[in-house]
Amino acid sequence: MSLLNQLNPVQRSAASVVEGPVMIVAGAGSGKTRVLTYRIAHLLASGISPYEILALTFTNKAAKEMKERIERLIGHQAHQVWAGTFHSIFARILRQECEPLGYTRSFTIYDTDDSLGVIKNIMNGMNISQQQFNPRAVMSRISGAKNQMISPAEYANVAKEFFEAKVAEIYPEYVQKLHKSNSMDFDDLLLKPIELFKKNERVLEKYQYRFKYLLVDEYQDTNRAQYTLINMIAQKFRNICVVGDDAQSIYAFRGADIKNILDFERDYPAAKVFRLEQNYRSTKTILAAADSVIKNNRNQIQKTLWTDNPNGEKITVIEADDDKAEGIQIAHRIQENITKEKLDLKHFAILYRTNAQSRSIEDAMRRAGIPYVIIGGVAFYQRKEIKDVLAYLRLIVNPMDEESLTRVINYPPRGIGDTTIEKLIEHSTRTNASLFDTVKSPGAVTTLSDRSKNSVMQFASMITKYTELRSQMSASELARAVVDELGILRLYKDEQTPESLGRWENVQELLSAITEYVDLNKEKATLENFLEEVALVAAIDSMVDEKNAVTLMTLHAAKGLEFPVVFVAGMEEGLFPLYQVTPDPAELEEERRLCYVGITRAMKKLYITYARIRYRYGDVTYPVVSRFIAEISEKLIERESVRRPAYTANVVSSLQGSRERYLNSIHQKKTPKNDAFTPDEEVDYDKESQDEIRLKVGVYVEHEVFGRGKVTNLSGRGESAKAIVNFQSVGPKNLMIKFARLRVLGA
DNA sequence: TGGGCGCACCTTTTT
DNA sequence: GGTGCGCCCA
Repeated sequence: MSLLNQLNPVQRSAASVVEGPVMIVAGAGSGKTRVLTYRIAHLLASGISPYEILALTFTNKAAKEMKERIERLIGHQAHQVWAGTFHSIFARILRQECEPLGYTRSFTIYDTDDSLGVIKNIMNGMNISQQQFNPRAVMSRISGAKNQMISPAEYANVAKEFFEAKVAEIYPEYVQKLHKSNSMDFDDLLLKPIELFKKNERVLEKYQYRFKYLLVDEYQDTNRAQYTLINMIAQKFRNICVVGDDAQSIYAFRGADIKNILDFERDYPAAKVFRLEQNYRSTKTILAAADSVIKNNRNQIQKTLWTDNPNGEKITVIEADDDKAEGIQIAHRIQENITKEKLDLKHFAILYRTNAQSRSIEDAMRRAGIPYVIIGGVAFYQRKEIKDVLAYLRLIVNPMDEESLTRVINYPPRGIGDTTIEKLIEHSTRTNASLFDTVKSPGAVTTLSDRSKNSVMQFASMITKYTELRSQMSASELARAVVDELGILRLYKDEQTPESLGRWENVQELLSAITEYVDLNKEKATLENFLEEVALVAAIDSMVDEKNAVTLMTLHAAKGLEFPVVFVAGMEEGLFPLYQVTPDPAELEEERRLCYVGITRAMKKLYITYARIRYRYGDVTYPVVSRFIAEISEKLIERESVRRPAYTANVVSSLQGSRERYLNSIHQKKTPKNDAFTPDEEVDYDKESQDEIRLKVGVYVEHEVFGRGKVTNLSGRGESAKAIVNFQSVGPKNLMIKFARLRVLGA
């Protein structure tokens, strides 16, 4: 029991209840991970086999850290505990159990890009305009339906609007296509186990007995499917421990349902509930700021976080001229802190709402010579050249993978053009064969020229060759052989442009990554396992703690982390909180929770920055300060304004100030962000054509394809003037006024 | 069939 | 400001 002595009384009780349902409501910085690790260690110490414990975390990084900490407490048994993300754990289970569902064990995992490709293909095949129906929007609707476990048939029944009706046509095709490709998307990794458990009681029982003790981290971010899955497994023994904080629920956009945590006591009436309210991380000032922001949310569990930590410094709010100056200010403060406070680079984090914001900050860091690491952004495994090579490897493992097949059948170019591919697809659909089978024997496709048939055949035999070689070669040897045979590296080297050389490097890096994987995992290092791991890595998983550098990442990625000094950048209306026109109340509450997460990452010192001018999509915008800053009590803040003298001339009214600057910048375009700028708009447009004069925010217009809609935003001038119109049929669209031929209907 | 060029859309956040 | 897609020409 000495194990639990290092916990406070509430933590200790939460960690020591072995049997029955437990909910731990853990405020930010209250030692949640600590309780989870001690709890598992305690289970093991009580004689429970590590094989009976399943811990579900939100990232692989969290799982890995947890295992390491358990190991330190209790030794090597820790490695036998199953700990991982929902997706990786259930992918692993599916590899064993998927055959009754009509998949082979070498099924491919499709990432978002792959799914989008499938949807685009389907839409093309069905002659659905991608202009009119954004494939991304279609994908997100389908994923949303899947997250809520709505089948294609059910979706068709509830689909009401025009757009939903189209999605209802695409959805079943999409499901079929993935199945035919022996592939699963991220949502399937959760849905298929549910399907399996429903279909086969014995399999469910097997896992209920296998995992007698369940632990779920970040419970507030589970979606309907995850919720169902957990509860199916927990049903038998009801030894389920969930940990979460409703105030930190930030994934509603991908189907997370805050109700899952709010309703836990209803689901498990016998549940013991523990509240961890002592914060060990932050100063009183930081905690008070976080609290003053979050209390503006109506929907939340009442709780009071407190701390014994000192008051600490005030929060510094910095106003910068523009995004560039914002970056420079941050760099400057980091240097200042390092010399004055004797801090290391790794003690700093810069958090922002969107990945696009990283560029101006990166520039400033580079200029100031501050080493930094950036988490996320365009991930390595999403890059085109990497996806190309991976597509070959996936195809070798799973020849039914149509998305990979069509991706590489003519890459590098080998004389198989769109027409040929179309003929092959047409033939495979008609004969009900897999596309790869058709590719293997193109002789049957009578419309093909002999030359095309030849190229197709050669391609097929190359893939088959490697499929057979797979048993004799390691994953790394195979990957190397494929890349060599394709001449991909030479292709990039010959091109001699900076981009192609970058790609050359990336492919080399991929090959080393596979080699490293093989060395590390020995005989378990199959190509399948490598591909699965690659498909399920989160950006944050690649974060290395040892590296001494400033960390740049999105607020989402920062969840669960802490840093002595934190910068939250881009605190502007429309950016953070992020929204297009006006935020809906539920979205605004989620943004606010995200802000809460950001603030509570800071241990000692928090900086909040915003810019008066921000460049977005190459347009100039004049944002208004974020409401979140106003929500922090003024007594916790010290404000600093760092502006160039030229810009401080007129500060009587921000409206006038920005107008003056606007007029001074001759050919700059301008994007009005809110009503405060309406007076400018009419001046901006008065030299334009008839329609543009009458085109104002709030006016109704008609478009020949999209129908009726309301103008929600205007930007740019003259030739490049744009309007965002919220159409009744298809939602918001950004249109070039010059081409859109909008008919103004009136207010 | 393939490469080059210009245009549209884009940016939320992620497994 | 970047990228991906579609169109046009060799």
